[in-house]
Amino acid sequence: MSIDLEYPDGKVVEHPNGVSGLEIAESIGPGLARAAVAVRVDDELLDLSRPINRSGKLAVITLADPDGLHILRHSCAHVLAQAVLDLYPGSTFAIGPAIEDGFYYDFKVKEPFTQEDLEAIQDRMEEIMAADQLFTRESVSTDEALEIFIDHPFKREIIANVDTSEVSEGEDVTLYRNDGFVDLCRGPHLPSTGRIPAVKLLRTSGAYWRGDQERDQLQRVYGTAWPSKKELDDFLVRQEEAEKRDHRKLGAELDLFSFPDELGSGLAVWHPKGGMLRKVIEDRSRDIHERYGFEFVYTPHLAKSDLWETSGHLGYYAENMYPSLDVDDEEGYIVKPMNCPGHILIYKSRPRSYRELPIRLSELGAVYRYEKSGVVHGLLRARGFTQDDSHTFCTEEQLDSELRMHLDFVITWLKDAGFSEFEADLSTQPEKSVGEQSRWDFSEKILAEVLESSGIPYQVAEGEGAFYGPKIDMHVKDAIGRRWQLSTIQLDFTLPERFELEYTSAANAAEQPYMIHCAKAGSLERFMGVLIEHHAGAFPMWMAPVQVTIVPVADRHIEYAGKVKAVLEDSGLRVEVDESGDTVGDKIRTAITQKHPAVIVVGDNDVDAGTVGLRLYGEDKDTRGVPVGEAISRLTEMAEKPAL
RNA sequence: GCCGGAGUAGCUCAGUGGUAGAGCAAUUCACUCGUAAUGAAUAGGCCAGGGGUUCGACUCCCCUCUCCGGCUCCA
Repeated sequence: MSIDLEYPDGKVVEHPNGVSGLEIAESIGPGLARAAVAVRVDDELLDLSRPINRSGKLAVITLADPDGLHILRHSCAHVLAQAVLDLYPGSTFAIGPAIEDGFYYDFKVKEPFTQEDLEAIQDRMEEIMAADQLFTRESVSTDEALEIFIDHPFKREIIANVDTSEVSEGEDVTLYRNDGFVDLCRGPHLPSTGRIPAVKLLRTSGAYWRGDQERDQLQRVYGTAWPSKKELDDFLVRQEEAEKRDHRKLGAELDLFSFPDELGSGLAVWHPKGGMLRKVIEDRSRDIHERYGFEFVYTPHLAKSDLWETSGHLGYYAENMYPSLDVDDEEGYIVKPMNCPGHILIYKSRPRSYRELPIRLSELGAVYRYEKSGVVHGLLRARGFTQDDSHTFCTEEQLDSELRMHLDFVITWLKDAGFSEFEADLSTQPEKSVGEQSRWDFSEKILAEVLESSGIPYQVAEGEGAFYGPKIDMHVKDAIGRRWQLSTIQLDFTLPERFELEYTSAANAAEQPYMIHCAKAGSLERFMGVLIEHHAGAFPMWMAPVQVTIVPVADRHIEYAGKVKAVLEDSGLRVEVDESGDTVGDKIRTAITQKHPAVIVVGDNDVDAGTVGLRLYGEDKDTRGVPVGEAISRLTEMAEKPAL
């Protein structure tokens, strides 16, 4: 097998497979080697900007490889920028990376893009692709680069910040050119614009330069690109499927909850079906908390503003809190954004001995946070929500085992809900924080150790911790691969200090306990939103608000349907009888649309024989003449909760 | 909060300055039906709210609210 190298000047050089990139570079001359950004091996791509793989062989990649996809998408971003600069003279461009599933590019333009603009840009991109322009790479000095991008301040800002310590003089900055377009870029790229198989612009939005809301707001154009037209189409279908799972849409369709305008943004009401689902989740939460040794407490939704002063929330969290409610001359009251201070007051209600520790207090605590108007998003980001919150007070020696227990608890809880893939973030000390540095270091270290030994994959999120301590945030992957943050385990040495918490040690000395804040579901609202999307509304039977729908064939079977309902309910099942005047087909259809796990049909034959017809969600076939007793045992088995 | 888009019947949507329409859902009647849509009739709207322009506004302009896509932020 040989490798054909294509160069921007059209030269094609043949090499045997297995030679190193360096050897190729030498054989064709150093100047060309740098210019030759990509080569082709049949339909595979190779990039000379990093030509050698681990075994010292040519690193050949295809578009289907993660690297290849990245190169494809990044090349698309260039073509996008080229199209925009062509079509909108006077506009300038900022950055345009490849991202998951696609790419974007940020521009500063006179007018925000419209849908028509997007179509015009896409058309121009198609023209550039049809022209099959070669991508060429070159290196220039910082000064040369600043001159080239004289009209593009964002590029000049990037150039000024490039780290030039590791490159040779005069080659500080690399550029990629195709046709008249030039962009600042490390590469690599496809050999030419004609190598883009399938690209589609998706949407536009505002985005801040450098992600900083104090700086310019740019116009971002998002697109997606794939190795083939078919994969692009598949992606678009997947997007549509994801839309069908949208918990806001399913919430209305399955009559679970709503967000009445009259209540205000981000405030939900739960309808009976959603209420039942929620009751099942709450019952489960209480059961498993009890199983893990937690005790239940209740705290009010309001507290004097002094309390929030002591806790530090007014200093560090004020922008997310609803302002103080002031009545006459009385001290103001604040609606709680967190449950911790309430639990702390319970701990503080009397002196504590080391023999009592750990003390684990839990509450399904409703909290209210003022979220900026643009961030509210269904159940996933509400202004009022309920945390399955707990606060564990323990000694330093108990921290390790307590943290392991909490992690185990969280994973068990998430697995029971149907999730199987987990990733953790270890969020470390933020800029605005309280407490001694040595204790921050200690806390971060112990969290890292616990995570390390758990075997759960994790990454460090620098500066993402709470103001009072570092935390482990647990993310789950849902059925279609999306990542959601749910649980959080937070280590806290600060609030015990601020509230002067103590326990008496074995040596009869006053010691300060540690606190572990933990929400297993995170918030019930977000958790249920994610559950809805994960299961696409077809919940595991133990969760389903309606587990069985009974369909009488004709009105004369309603009485028998009622009897079957009664015996099923005696076995703990949640059952509805469809007494509408619809046809059997209609009623079946309604039950399936509502994603009820089981449908029972009863007609003349069943009344006589004491049987039912049984049909399960997701199965097209039905089984007739099932004795009621057998139906009960099958259904109750299916509806069984995960073992505690 | 910022940039864009949108708000018409319970839902999905038509309606480009001359006083509002469809399908589904609902209600009623007929049909009483064996596994994904029986037929007919009826009812249903302060066209998100407020202000303005106009002889006249769902339609044009301004403000507010709410939602959607992102940015920023987050459970």
